[in-house]
Amino acid sequence: MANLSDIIEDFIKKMFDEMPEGILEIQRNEMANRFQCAPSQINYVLTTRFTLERGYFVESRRGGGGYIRIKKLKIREDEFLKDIFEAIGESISGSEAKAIIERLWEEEIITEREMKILCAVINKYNLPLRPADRDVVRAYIMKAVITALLDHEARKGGK
Amino acid sequence: MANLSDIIEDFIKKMFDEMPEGILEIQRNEMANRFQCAPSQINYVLTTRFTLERGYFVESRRGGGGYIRIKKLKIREDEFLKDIFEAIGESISGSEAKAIIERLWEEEIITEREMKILCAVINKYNLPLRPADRDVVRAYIMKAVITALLDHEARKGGK
DNA sequence: ATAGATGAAGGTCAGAGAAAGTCAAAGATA
DNA sequence: TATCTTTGACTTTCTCTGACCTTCATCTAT
Repeated sequence: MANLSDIIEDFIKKMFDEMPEGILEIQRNEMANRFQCAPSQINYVLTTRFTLERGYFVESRRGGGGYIRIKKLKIREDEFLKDIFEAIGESISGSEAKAIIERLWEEEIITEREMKILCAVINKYNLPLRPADRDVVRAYIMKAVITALLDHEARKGGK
Repeated sequence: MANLSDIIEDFIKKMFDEMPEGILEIQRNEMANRFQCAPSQINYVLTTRFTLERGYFVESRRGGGGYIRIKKLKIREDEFLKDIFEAIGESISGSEAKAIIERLWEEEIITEREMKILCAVINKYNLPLRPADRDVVRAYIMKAVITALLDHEARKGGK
């Protein structure tokens, strides 16, 4: 974990542990100062790691007394799976797919074991195809997984 | 013997002696530099020597702070794994794969839900490729699944 | 009171830099 | 000859920064 962005990401996520409300406020400059980086790197971390797809909502205010507020979103399982299905599209990269799988685990929709299995399946080294084909196949696989999860849930819920 | 790829292979394998967790991170350029070879030769070594069949799992990340992570699987001498790998081979049809997955469920190695997810993943409608490629990709997927599964259990139980 | 000035936030974006990945072709070797 | 190794030119992905822009609260002079 050599890069700063990962460290800042972890730091922010740890802050959430002390915020049972799931709402956090930070100051951009204070953050940049703490990590000795350019203020814009904080935006970079936010836009790459605290996105809607990853379950966060960010808002902010400029000027004196400004802030950046990060909210951890609460989900409804069925809607959530449908949204993910829509978001996958025709083609998906390994890192995007991994983020989705990790999110499914964080939301306790899949077990740790299922997460590991799925990460292995979508891994580049385990899909011996040309990059473009690989991303397409990966999208199909992900959608198949989501569909199976939805189906499994429906059968369980509806008797 | 004594070609560079073999030497790099040995070197990496020795590095595992100091990693009791069986997880190693290397830098591609640093490696290439150490052995005075083209960086892409490191990929060659990884894809020919550190395969699932040989008991390794590889993942990586690009960009600043990038890395290549090699996991030495905990279950390399497992007879059961060897049998299944042999059954899968280089290429496997949908129905053969399905039979193996159902067998795993009957043996209570995987849950019902995992069975459903996996059957969806290996289904031909979810692998949009020419039949020959599809069977090869399916074989990789099956091996990745079995490997991830057994490794997860081995790490959980054995340590 | 109020327009304008000031300073204190945060936002944007393009570009440089840092890795790793791909693939075809050339070179060895058995 | 067939397979395995090695290379290098090109690509893609991810990180980090700095210059410049926008927004907001408050202070100041009228």
